[in-house]
Amino acid sequence: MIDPATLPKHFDAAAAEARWGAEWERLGIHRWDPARPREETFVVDTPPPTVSGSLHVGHVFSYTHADVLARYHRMRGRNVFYPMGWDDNGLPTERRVQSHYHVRCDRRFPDHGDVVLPGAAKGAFPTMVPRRQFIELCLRLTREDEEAFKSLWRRLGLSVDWHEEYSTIDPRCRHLAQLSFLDLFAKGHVYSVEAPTMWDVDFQTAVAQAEVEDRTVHGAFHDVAFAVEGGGELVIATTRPELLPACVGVTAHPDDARYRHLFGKRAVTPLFHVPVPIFPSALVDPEKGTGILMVCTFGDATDVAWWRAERLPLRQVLRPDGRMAEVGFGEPGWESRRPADANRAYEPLRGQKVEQARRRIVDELRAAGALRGEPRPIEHSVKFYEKGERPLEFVTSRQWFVRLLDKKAQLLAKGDLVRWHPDFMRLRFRDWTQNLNADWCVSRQRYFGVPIPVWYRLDDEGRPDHERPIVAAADALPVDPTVDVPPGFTPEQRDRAHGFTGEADVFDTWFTSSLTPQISSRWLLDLDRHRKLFPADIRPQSHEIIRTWAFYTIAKALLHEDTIPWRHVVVSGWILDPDRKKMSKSKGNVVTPAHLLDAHGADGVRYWAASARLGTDTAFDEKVMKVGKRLVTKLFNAGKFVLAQERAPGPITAELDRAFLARLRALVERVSAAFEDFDYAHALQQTEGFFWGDFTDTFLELVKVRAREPDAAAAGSAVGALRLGLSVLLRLFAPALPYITEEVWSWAFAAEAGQPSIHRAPWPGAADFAGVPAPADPRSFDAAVGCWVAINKGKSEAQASVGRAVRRLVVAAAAPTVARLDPVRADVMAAARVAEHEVRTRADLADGVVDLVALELAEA
RNA sequence: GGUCGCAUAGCUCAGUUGGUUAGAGCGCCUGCCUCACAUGCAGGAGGUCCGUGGUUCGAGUCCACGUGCGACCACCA
Repeated sequence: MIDPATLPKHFDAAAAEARWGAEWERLGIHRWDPARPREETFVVDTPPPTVSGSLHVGHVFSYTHADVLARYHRMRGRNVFYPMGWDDNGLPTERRVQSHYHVRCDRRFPDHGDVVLPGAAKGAFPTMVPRRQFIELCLRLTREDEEAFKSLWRRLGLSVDWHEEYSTIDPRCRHLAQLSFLDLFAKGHVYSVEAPTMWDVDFQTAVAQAEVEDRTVHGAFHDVAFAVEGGGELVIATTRPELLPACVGVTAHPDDARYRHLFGKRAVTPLFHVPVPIFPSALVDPEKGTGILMVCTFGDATDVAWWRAERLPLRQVLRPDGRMAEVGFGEPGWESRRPADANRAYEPLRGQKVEQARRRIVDELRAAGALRGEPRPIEHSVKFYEKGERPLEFVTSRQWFVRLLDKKAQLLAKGDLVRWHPDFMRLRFRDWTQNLNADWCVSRQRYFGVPIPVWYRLDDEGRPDHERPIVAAADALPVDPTVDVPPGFTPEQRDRAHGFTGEADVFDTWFTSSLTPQISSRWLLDLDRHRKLFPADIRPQSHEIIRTWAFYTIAKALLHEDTIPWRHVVVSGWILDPDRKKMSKSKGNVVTPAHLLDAHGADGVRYWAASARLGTDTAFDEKVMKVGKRLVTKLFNAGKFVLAQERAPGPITAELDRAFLARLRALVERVSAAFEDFDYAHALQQTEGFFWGDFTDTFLELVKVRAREPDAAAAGSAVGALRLGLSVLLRLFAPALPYITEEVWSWAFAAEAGQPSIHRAPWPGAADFAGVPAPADPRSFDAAVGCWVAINKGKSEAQASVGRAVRRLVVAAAAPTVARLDPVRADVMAAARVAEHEVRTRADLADGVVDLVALELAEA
């Protein structure tokens, strides 16, 4: 028994969060025990959040889902492995560093000496810093951000084992990512090739198919007339007239009668007077534009396909920075019928950005009479790098690829071995995998990333030999080829003829984060540990990165070990704002989590998150958090009431208590089943409904009086049932509401159970009910409640308080109901303060219905 | 163009394999300081379960078609 006077009047969520956070840490509640076997372990492949400034409420939402599941499995006795990683590696960090410190990095900039440290100079132009220093700044800023994230995670109550922390740029991740490359290289799964690749002109890097998104933009069809050799002309329609100098062919559908006679002839481009072949292609849609179009190097992916298939020449007019290149018509590769005219026409385009070049060439075409009609505005979708602001271009460059196109069948098979929650998310994976159209481009021309661990020999003219790269030795990792020297060479030979050069590119961030299960397990660095932690049990993540994170992780596990990376994927939905739009930083509709935690407590916020089913998008709604906060208060008060009962708990004997506990037992089974099925939302909803409807509002009220009765056996049964009910319900709530449940648990159950934390207490089950006899009829509980409700209704209609005493009461019910009511009647009458009562049997009433015949209230 | 999800009370959502009169919370209305809790308690009003057709003794639930919203994939000259 506890003395309620020693408890605070109200639950102080902030104080509890601080206190229990520290206590869990002290007790090591969340520690993974490496000594225990794999089958007792539950491994969470936690998403490493991108460390790019601030967390938003969407993070809180999905991370809570994983935490609720982790806490459930921990209470089930599993040895939970729940790490936390930070995804600092990559472009978001670079971009943030650029704006935060007002700096830029350029790979051509000499990599020695420090410049004046940023922050000092905030001029019109960013300070150029060497690569090494730029990386320093990235590390510095991400370290600060990670601390901020960490404190929020702790406050939210994520039961992360903070001894298992990593960041995707740290030495271990660099080491493992490079090991991954070595393994793929040895198995022939990676290759480098010089080819047209999707390219972001702002970040000046290659990007992978998975990072590309379509956006609808305004454009215009320009009808441009080409001469045909031997007489005549044709009119192509293009949205990219600025690529006319890069035109290398013209094509139409083979069955198109309008153009069939042209195949095999050559067209001559206007302005530049370049003869190009006219060829048929089934890829052309006769309905679109004029049904005949120009092929450029390169306007889009189809251009690349035509260029390859027709073995067309390469005329790359766009530089990697998105501006029009220096070109000289008449020179080799730039043949023209009239080079002088061509160069004159090109002059205004030289060095221009795409949009400007487009305006200028349209003017020129119009002046030359080659533009037919005016441009026709259209809306069309264009490929963008997901983090980029200008459309992607195809630029020819040397890149490293992981071979995936030839492994679709295996990827699909592995995806089907994984269980997806909800199951329909599997289709996202299948869709994506089936539609893959390029190998995975993993090299990025950036700085803050894991270096690609290769060097190239230089020939006598200083040209690199890309065909036979020198791959770092496994025992030398991690390496930075721009700093470290390959075996057999000296530092002086760097970038010298007959010497070597280091690969300057870094890996795509996904190359590293596709290894999160292996990063946690240490993989090749500790095979013993790897076997205990890999494959993981659950991969929580959101659905928009199924094609990236989930896909690449499955790909890596397939290529490295021919296995799956985890057994279950647990997919959270999105947080939508009240207008049903996805909340995201760029839309400016994000609510920061800190003030929500202040206002509703961590448990209140978690209640909201845990109320949403997996895979379902959820409206952001503070009202639900308020409901959660109210539930927390109710738990606090109910706990106080039950544990402050003065009478000693005894054996459960009373019919009402037995019937109540039978219901509770059924609840435990339903809730456990829901959790086993990853359905924490259903589990919480069931528990809450029972707690409020069957416990506080009914059972607790009905046994209040008996719990204080002189008869020790009757009181003991009531107190025993109340305490068992509270103990079980607290534990059912514990995964979702870790703070309030721990608080109430600590008042008495912690000492009794010999388990200081509810989060290590055994999950409720048969053992809890072992000493409880089954009720004579479980429906006696419903009969008692039916009678109780009928009396309350009578009092309410009489505008009397529920606590008002009753002089005389008559109720009626069908015979079976009367029989069930009999053993619990005394509890009801005592709780309702009925002095005299009569129960009549009436055949016309349906079984279960209790009819109020007469109610005489006592004087107020 | 292909696919997936969602559509139930004013709002947010439950409704398990088809089965009496469709539920909860919030909000609203009427009462009540009852010795755990007024951050509470009792009672109440409120629904054409998106539409049409079908299967069935019986459909919110299953099937078909359609509508609206959201997303994924493809196309994108």
